[in-house]
Amino acid sequence: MPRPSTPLLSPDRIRSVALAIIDRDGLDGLSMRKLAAELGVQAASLYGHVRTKDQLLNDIASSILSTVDVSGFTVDWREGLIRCARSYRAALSSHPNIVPFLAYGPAGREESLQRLDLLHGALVDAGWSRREATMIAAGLMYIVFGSALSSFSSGFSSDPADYTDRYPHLDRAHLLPGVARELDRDSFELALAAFVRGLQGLCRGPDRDSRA
Amino acid sequence: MPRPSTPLLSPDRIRSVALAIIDRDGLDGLSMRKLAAELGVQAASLYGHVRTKDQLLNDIASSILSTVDVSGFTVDWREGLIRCARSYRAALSSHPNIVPFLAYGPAGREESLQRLDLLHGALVDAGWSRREATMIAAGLMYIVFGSALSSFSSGFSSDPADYTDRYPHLDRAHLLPGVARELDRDSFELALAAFVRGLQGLCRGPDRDSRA
DNA sequence: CCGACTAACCGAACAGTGTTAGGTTAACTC
DNA sequence: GAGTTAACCTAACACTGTTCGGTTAGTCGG
Repeated sequence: MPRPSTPLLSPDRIRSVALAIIDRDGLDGLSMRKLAAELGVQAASLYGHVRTKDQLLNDIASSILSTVDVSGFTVDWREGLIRCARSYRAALSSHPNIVPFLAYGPAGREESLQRLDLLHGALVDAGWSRREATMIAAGLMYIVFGSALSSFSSGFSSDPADYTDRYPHLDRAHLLPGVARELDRDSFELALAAFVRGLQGLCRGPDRDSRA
Repeated sequence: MPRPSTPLLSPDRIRSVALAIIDRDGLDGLSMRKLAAELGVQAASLYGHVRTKDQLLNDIASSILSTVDVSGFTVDWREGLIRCARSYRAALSSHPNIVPFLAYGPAGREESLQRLDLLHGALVDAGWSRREATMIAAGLMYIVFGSALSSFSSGFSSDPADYTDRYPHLDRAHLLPGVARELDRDSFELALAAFVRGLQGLCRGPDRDSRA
């Protein structure tokens, strides 16, 4: 089957099918051969459209993170932080299986840096010092990424009965998939609210002019 | 070389050399063949002492996390949270290359659950509701794990000059290894302090009887 | 219309991975 | 001293990401 009339492959199609496989079978469930098979093609053909598997994963990650919205700073920095974090979390939790890949180090993830830069600039504009802004942005990322990977729903929700007797304080109910998802969201919201709330008064902060 | 007079291998020795390789060459730098070679042995011989590579990594992770101290709750829950988080972070940042493995889901990491159970119990004893205690413990883990992997020092510290012009708000200094480490620690401390500080007043909390 | 060229795919291979089966021999037990 | 076990080995299996050299469909220049 040499050069079909209409091309079977395109970077977009490859990315989209790859992401579907990751969502379905997990990060380790994606192999170039399986991806090729699912595209009706041999593995070698992929390399005409994709430089390497790692690059493919990076592109997928970037496209997921590109849905993150950092434009909530028009109101005030608190709202901005909260909206940004929620948007980040929404992006990550829509494709949780790719999160472990992100853990391998963004190195030069272009989009992430740009967003971080924007976030940082907004905080500085709000009156925080450059160093404070950096640390606050980092702290926000801690909560976002931490909640994306050490979540209850994906963490340990196989057989609740196993845990009940060995860990008396942990509630069995936490491990039911439905409750776990809700608990994840509430834990995230709690951590986020506590973090933002705890910020003021810790450093000198910007509140002398931008807000009472 | 069949059955040497004194055994070359033991689970402990395997774990320790494996961890050394991970620390030196990264998580992907560890292969069973390389590990065996470094132990003066063939790869197959490892499987007499270790069930599988994944199990080996789990054991290593557990042994690292076993140094975490959750016994700071005798003073009060705030101190307890802070000490626990610091201890956790210290454990993780002493072997940062294994953190991505942890991201693949603890599933049944025994030790983690036990520690979580203890933490949870301490919070309940301090007066928080069970659900609140769960969410607070989760939030603490967010900050700990988030700081362990989305750190500045491991994140993007290759060539500062690349970033400076493209991201005007980000300071070049952040990317120098020495500064990055310090910045990581300060960011963690800030996030932790803000989180703990922000907790009181958010939920009803335990402060009516245990503290003013 | 026809030749040159390129783009898209394929088959086969390479070096590497985790893991297992079956063999060899030293050390321990009775 | 025989039998058993424990510790290692060699060889292989099924996989992985990736590359090389082919084969052909489409496209462009003359």
